[in-house]
Amino acid sequence: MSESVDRLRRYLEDELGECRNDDLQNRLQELEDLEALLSEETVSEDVGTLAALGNDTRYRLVRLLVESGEELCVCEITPLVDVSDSAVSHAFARLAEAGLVTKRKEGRWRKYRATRRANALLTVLDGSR
Amino acid sequence: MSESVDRLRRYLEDELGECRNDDLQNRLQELEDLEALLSEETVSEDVGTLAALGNDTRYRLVRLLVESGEELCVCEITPLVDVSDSAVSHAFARLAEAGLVTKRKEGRWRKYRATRRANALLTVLDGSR
DNA sequence: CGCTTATTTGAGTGAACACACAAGTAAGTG
DNA sequence: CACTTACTTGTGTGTTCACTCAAATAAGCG
Repeated sequence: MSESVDRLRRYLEDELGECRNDDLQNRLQELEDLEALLSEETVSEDVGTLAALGNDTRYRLVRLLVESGEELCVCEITPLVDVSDSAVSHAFARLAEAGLVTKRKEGRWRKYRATRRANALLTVLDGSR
Repeated sequence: MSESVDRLRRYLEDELGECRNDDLQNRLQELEDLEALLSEETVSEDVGTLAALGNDTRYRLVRLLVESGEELCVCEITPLVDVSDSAVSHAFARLAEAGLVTKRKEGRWRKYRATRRANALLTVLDGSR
């Protein structure tokens, strides 16, 4: 730790031409404030969401739901991705857990729909490419 | 494959009360069109981006850069995450590869900055929580 | 009820990951 | 030009994944 503070001091000396102890303390405080913005809960929720979408199969499922703009039956989606029924089911379970899709039972059929969050994410991916 | 078409036919019979062959062909075409929107390249680029951000360490690095709004030196960021220098370096390499950060050398220091895409993604995560 | 079908759940397994440690590179310094 | 410093790169390794197959659940039907 104090080793990394040494490195930071040398960096500030480079940047400022000199480096009083005040400068170092200031920068340390600024960086600490920055870190404080990262709440443990936010991080794990966001990372969970991103990791859920960051897989070929799951991304495709969500993309299909978003493009269709409606609820789709598992039986309609499965033929569009190249994995087993079981894999599709596992994938949807994880997506639901991450809040990217919602599930509804209708008789013997199960239907999934993309959430607002899923729509927002794909939209921003499209828009920043 | 024809097995899943059978399932789809039964589904449509449920939905429509009946199901002529035309209905089935129509729906099959609609679903095929939906699938066609998924270009192989788009999928792998987006999935790469999402998977890169979907890791605790890498997410934190990007979040710090985005919050700071400026270029930061590796030496400033490393003390804020709880892994080795080496891990930070590996993480930045992957983020750069995914187009989420850019790198600049300045003498013996290396500085990273979040890209527009990184900013957009974190913004939408914040806004859809 | 017993049978079929739609989907889920529970292993098991090969592959991909994330990180630490050690060695390498490149810039700056005396 | 040796020496330090600021990273980066290569490699080994325990861990997490993603998927498949098999078994379980659950709804609809005769």
